[in-house]
Amino acid sequence: MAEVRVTTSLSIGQVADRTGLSVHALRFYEHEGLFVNPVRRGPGGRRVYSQDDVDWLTVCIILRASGMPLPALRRYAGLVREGAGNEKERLALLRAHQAHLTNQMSRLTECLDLVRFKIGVYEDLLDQGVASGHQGQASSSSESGEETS
Amino acid sequence: MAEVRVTTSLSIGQVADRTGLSVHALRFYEHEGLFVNPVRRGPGGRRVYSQDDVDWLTVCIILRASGMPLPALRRYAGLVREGAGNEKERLALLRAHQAHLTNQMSRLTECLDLVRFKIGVYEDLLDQGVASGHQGQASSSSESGEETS
DNA sequence: CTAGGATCTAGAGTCGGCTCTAGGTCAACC
DNA sequence: GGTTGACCTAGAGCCGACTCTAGATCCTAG
Repeated sequence: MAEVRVTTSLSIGQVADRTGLSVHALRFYEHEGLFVNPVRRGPGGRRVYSQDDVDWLTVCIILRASGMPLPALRRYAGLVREGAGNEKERLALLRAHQAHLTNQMSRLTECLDLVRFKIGVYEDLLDQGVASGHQGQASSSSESGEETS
Repeated sequence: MAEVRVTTSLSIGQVADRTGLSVHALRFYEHEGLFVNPVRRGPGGRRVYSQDDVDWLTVCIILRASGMPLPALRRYAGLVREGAGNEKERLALLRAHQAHLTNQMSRLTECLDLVRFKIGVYEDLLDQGVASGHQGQASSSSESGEETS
């Protein structure tokens, strides 16, 4: 009823379970310098993680999922590790990534437009074909073209 | 004044120029069966492309840019090559890709939220720091956490 | 006491998607 | 007639991000 676990210590397996990363990936990330704090070791040289590590990892996972390459993640981790004083650099890094993301989004939107358009074309074509009862051999046009955009 | 070039023939270099793909990539794509029509050959065994090929390639580029893997692109090309009669399969393939795209978009939106949030945090922090004139050593909190989401 | 399971290290292997190299052909220009 | 320069083929190499293997260590349970 008094002190609740102050520093939860987790094994690599537990961290793997709750982050979804493999134990291999966790060791790999450590090797690549992606952690803010140098992972502690317990008896027998085993890795001991804290909840903070898990939190940081979830940030990493999100950034990775949005296409941030490991080198950038490493730089970011490095800046955080250094401590206060480099906020401008962190901000720059994040802004660069934001720009990257908005680019990616607009490209995806473009692609989605194309896909939707083509889906529409095929839906119409199938509706017609079903209605008239015979194959629409006449429709040799269209493919490979952007048609009337 | 009469016949305007009916079938523009392009060399691999020209196609590379106007698609942005490298000549290597073009040969590679051909090897991988990504073309709808088997690329014709001119004198000396040189590849001859048509405008249709270029149009198809631009579609390919868009689909690739949205993360469609080569095998899927190959299947799509195969369906188109087969000609009319498999519209349902094409539609299914496109719908699958559409789903993939919308997923990707929502993941990116999530990431963008995180990044924007962190950018906000650092902007505030810098504003403060600049205002008070000394380093905010007190802010050891926050990093690696999602904070108040 | 031994068997199983989780962990350790170092390094090799995989996969996707190109990119590059080597060695050769061909046409055109000077 | 020699030198570019664009093209050809087959296959090797590369990069990113893991994943997997081998062989060792350690803890716990039966």
